[in-house]
Amino acid sequence: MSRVSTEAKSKSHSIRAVNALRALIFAGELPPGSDHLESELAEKLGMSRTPVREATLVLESQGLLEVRPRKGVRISALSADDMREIYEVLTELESLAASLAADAHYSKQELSRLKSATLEMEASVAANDRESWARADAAFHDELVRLGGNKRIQTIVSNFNDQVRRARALTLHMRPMPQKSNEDHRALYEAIAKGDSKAAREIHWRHRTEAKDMLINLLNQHGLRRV
Amino acid sequence: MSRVSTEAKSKSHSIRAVNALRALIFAGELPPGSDHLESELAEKLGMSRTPVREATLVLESQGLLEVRPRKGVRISALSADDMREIYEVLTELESLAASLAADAHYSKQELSRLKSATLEMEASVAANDRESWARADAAFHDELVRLGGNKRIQTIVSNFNDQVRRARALTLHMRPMPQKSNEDHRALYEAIAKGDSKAAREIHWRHRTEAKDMLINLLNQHGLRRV
DNA sequence: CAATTTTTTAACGTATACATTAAAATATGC
DNA sequence: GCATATTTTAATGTATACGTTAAAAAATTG
Repeated sequence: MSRVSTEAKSKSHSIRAVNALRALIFAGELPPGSDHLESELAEKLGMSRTPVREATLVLESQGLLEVRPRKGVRISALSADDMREIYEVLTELESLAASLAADAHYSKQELSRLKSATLEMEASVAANDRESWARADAAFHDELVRLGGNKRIQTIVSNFNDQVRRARALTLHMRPMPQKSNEDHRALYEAIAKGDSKAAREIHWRHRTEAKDMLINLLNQHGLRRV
Repeated sequence: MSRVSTEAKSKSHSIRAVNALRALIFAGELPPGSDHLESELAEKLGMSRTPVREATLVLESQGLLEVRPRKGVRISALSADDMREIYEVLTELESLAASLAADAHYSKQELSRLKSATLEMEASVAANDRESWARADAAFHDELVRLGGNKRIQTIVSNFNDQVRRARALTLHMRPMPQKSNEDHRALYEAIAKGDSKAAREIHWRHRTEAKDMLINLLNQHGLRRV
């Protein structure tokens, strides 16, 4: 029997509820700021309230929604200020990860995924393909954090990336092609390969800070108060 | 009717379960590494499994325990490496908070709690009272993070402080009286009062890094593999 | 007797019934 | 008509029954 690609099998309803709700949130079917009763969600997911309640607790801890007794769960909507807070943390922790990665003195071999992500980004820019660039950019950042070797950082960064996912998607097509960004990635790669942790940290810190400023400006310019 | 100090009233069982389990963990009644069935915990807390299950999900997301189906929940036990990871994040985020606090240019008035915490710490050291010093130290760090003004940092730092609580308590009486530490706090206060964010960041970074090294060394010296 | 299979057990996962309670709707008093 | 008190409603919070399934125990087999 062949395994279906949608991975929907065998896991508990509770886990499926977490995945399904995440997917619905990311797809915008549960829009930021909207309220939903447990019973509605349970019906939508074809299960009882029990696993849905458990899922909402998990998602609340990840900042994707807020459980508001008797008012339903509210899908998180981030203000520009929330965005600033999240990016401050992302900037700081990813920069630390970059510094740790440099200190680890990885071999070229071990840095190959980081390298290939930079190449993909450059190809995407050349091809004027934003979606493909965004995927490679995400891969680069994930790999960077992984190379940092700190599981706690990985968890926090992953959660916060989820929270700003929609904002990134919204602004992807408003921004200029990420020319400068690619130069940063290349420089960061070099710093890590050389084991220069101070440079790695600084390059990434500046990189993320600029990304934060651009994102917030774009959201403001386009009147997106909460996303 | 007078409100009893134990705050046990009126909240939901689920919330009480979270608080009660946290208290039991901090008190060492649910020791690190120990396993507990949902049904045991439910009986101990005088409620059904339902709110206990919800509580364990919350506490799992805060890193205080791990839900292991059919093997009970396991109370988290941190290795030296876990400790390093947590302290790396704490160091980084508290240093950022210190820097943000300095940039906020608070008035002496607004910094009064920070100041009074430093005075308490100095008095405690003079009186050779470690417990009192630890309380003031915690108050100082809490206030520092609060002054940073980033709610996400506050949440993360609070969770991680909970996770290393036991380790701190264990080592409190193994360490020398925190003479140097107090000098750091005073210097940090001055940097924040002056609005010198770079200095604030560096002072705190070094302070926390030293604290981390001391903690890990103490745990190793005393053969505490997991706490 | 060791390895494997089968059976049993017990802990969890889920649905559901019901209790609780905040919010909404209605009634009451002025 | 407005403010307050009461009733009603409905969503959540909790207990519980039961199905599911991993792990343990027992039986079987070579």
